[in-house]
Amino acid sequence: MSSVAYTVGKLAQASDTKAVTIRYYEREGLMPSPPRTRGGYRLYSDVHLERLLFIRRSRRLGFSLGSVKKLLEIADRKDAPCVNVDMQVSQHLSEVRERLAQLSALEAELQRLSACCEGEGVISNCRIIEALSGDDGTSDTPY
Amino acid sequence: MSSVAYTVGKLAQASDTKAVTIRYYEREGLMPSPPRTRGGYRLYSDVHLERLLFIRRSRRLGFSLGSVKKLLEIADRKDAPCVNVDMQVSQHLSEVRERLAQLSALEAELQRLSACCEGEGVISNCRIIEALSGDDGTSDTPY
DNA sequence: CTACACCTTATACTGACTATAAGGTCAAGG
DNA sequence: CCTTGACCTTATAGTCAGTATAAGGTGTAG
Repeated sequence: MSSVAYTVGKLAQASDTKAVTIRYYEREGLMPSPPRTRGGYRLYSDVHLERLLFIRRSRRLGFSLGSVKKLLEIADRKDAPCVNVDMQVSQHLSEVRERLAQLSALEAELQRLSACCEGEGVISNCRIIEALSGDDGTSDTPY
Repeated sequence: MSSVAYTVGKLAQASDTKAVTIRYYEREGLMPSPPRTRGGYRLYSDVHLERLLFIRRSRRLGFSLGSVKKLLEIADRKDAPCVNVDMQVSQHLSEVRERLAQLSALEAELQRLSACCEGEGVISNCRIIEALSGDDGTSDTPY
């Protein structure tokens, strides 16, 4: 069941991660140092794969490596209260929502900017350049 | 209105930018090297302020420094066709929209994650940790 | 036994700054 | 004129999450 051995490349393949990234996670203390062959090749097991998948999933959800580290530490202490995890996730969620709002405002402004130029003139008449030069975006009087 | 001289600190204040950032822009070729006092202090004019505000505003709209550089080069050549600017902006807009969609999906997943834990149990029963460990739910060992 | 894919480490680079250190300059007050 | 202190100068290193490169060692198939 859990006796499969992976080299770093195989683990990379199995987890859709690059080998250099796995070694980077080891340096950063997110992955444990695995046993080695006589020649020094890393040998990973399914346990390592599980942990790596945990890291990658958390990263895809936008958690920083620091947060992932905390999450892993909490996950490793099975008797720790669950509320710590919930707090991490909730905080991250509110950060994501804030970023979402900012990005949404940005999109509106870019669209406004994009719509104001027909692309037919030259720079000296370009409303986009005008807007970037001085319009703070809250006014409808250009320049 | 014209011929006002700023030290880097004054320019920083007038543009809501840090002085180190202004010097960084100079090193990166976005701001021109201004004249200096006998002692070596940079002396900026309103022309510099204009350019800096252009940069800052573009950055606020999410353009990379590389894009800002291109935008500045185009803006400096007043007879260049306007369509170049429009392309830059449109491309950036579609990138922003893509990021917006990703972030939105992320928010949904985080909310789902957050909602599944009441924060009352311990890690060994935590559904968030379970979810991060693998959505197939067959493993109860996150490590 | 050799070819070749894979592995090892160390180092430097990315973007857009930020932080720190060690020292020089300028204007004001005494 | 001298000192104080706020400001300026440069150079260097750090941030985050990897990516790129170089120079060399290992494992295995034919």
